[in-house]
Parts: sequence; structure tokens; C-alpha cells
Amino acid sequence: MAAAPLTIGQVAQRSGVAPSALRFYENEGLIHAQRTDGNQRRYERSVLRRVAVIQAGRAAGIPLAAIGAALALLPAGKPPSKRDWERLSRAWRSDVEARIALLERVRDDLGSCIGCGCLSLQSCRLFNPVDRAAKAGPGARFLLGDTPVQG
Amino acid sequence: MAAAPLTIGQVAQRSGVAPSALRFYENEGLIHAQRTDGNQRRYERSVLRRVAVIQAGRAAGIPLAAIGAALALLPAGKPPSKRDWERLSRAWRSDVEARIALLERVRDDLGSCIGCGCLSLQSCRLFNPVDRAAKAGPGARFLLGDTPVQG
DNA sequence: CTACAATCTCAACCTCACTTGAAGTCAAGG
DNA sequence: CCTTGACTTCAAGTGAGGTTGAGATTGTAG
Repeated sequence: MAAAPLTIGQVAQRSGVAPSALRFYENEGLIHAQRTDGNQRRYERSVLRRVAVIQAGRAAGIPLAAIGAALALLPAGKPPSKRDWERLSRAWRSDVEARIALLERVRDDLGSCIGCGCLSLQSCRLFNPVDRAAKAGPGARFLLGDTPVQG
Repeated sequence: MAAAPLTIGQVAQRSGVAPSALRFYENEGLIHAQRTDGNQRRYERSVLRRVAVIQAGRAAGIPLAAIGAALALLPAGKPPSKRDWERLSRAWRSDVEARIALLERVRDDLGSCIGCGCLSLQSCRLFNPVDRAAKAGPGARFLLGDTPVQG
């Protein structure tokens, strides 16, 4: 008995991802499905793994497009090898670490502002003194920093 | 010589926020401006502080609406007191900390997955075993966790 | 065979935080 | 006065990551 293919509802239930999202992922090329004679989607079980990888990436804050790019390097019909997953999770991990570092900086700056007598807008790291110096170029941007993301 | 009011362009340059964004903030009720006879905006200098607070909140990942709610509790025409800012920055700090904790968990889960032989989908914390158990309710959601945000 | 739930497609809508464009007005230098 | 650049409003667009709804079709249990 070959493993029965899964309907979209079954995949939705098992993965916790809404059917609409699964269709969306397919549209974006992240997953793939066979079709019945009546045009309904039938999924191989390996799609569950793929969806789980997508979930992990989303949890890590990786944009869907980048997740898709990563998945594109993985075998289509088969679950990824341990090595594949190692590569992926390592990359995502360092991405998450960068995001954590950014937030930690913001946290520390907020913390230091509590005691810094910030109202003078003098030497505060959070409110950088672009107001006083007004040098060339816009300031205060340094806080936001573009989200580092692997293509 | 009373401090000259600032044009929108000047506020934009000094704060690093685009004029369109400043108009947007005004529309959303986060900042306010006087008008000239010719209907142009003229800002008091205290708006720079307010905008800086908005920037700080944005950096901390606080939604604009929540920043607006917080600002609404602050004196309108005057810079916030030290106490005001302490209250705000403390609240935002703990919000940031919650976000950091979430990311740290994801990071650790990604890390543990590197070595966990995850491909068996057996006991992995990242890929939680909803696939095997398929209990009531959707799974894998636990990773995402709603962003805690103060109203 | 008949219900009825599940699925299909396609287009429209949603939130967030803005940006862009069109068409017109204001302010300041020469 | 005239030009030029900064400013005005309002509507619409952007992009991410989907959801919602309409209307039609399929799959399955009884």
C-alpha cells in the first residue's frame, strides 16, 4: 500500500497552515501538488516536511521569497537530506542572531535612556544628535538597520 | 527672539523622516502642526522630540498605533518629562525583550535541529510532531506566537 | 442517486507604514 | 514681477503575506 496522497485539507490540518496559504505557497512556487482528474490537489507526504521548513523559516523571520530560494535548491519530490537541512538551518540561525543583536541594541539603548537625562537630547544614543549637528544626510536611521536577509 | 518654527522640510532633514511620513503621522494624530496663512505647516521645535520618540518606538518594533496611544498620554505642546519617557521606554523595553526571547527560542531550536537528526520528524521541537499525532487543533503555531504589543 | 462537505479559480480585499503622482499654491531671491 | 523650489491635498500604489467571497465543480457517505 503506497502512502495515500493527502488532500489540501489534510495537509492544512497536519501542518497548521490554512488551505488558502497552501495555495498561495504553490502559486509562489514553494510547494507543488499533483492533481486528480477533477483538478483537486493531491499532495505527497513529503510536502509536510517542506511546509515545516517554510514554517521554520517564517518563525525565523525569513521572507517567503528567500525561503523559496532556499527550497529551490532542495530535492523536489523527496525530503531534504540532513546535510541540506543543516546548511539551511545554519544560515537561518545566523540571520536570527543578527536580528537578535539588533533588538538587543535597541533594548540597551532604551535602557540607557531611562537614566540618561535624555531630555537634553545631548549625548543619547537612541535620540542621536542629528537635531544639533544637522550634518549632511538624514540621521536617526541607524537605529532601524535593514533586516539582513540571505537572498 | 522666540525659536523660529520649522518647516516640514526642516523637520524632515533634522529628524531623518520623509515629509510624506510626517504628513502621514499628522494624519494619524501622532504629531501636530500650526499653519501659515498660506496653509503650510509650521512645527514647534518640540515636534522633533516627538518624532524622535516615534523613531525609538519604531526601532523597538512597536506598531504606530500603539506609539500614537502612548504619545496621546504625553503633553501635546511640550516635551515629555523624564518620568513620562521612563514609563514609555520601560514598557517598550519589555516588549523588545519579549521579542528577543521569542527569537532566541527560534535560534535555539534551529541550533538543536542541526544535530537532531530532524529528518525523522520524531522529537524535534522545531518541527513539532503534529504530523504524527494529528491531535485536535492545528500545530506548529507555537513557534510564531503573537507579537506582544501594548495597546 | 442525492446530499453535502470539500475543493476549485479568480478577483478583490486586508493590514502596515508609507510613497508616488497629479494638479495646484506658496515663499523667497533676483 | 517672475521664476524656482518647497509646499499643499487627495487618490492611488507598494509589498509582504496572506484571507475572503462568489460561483462552479468534485468527492464521498448514506
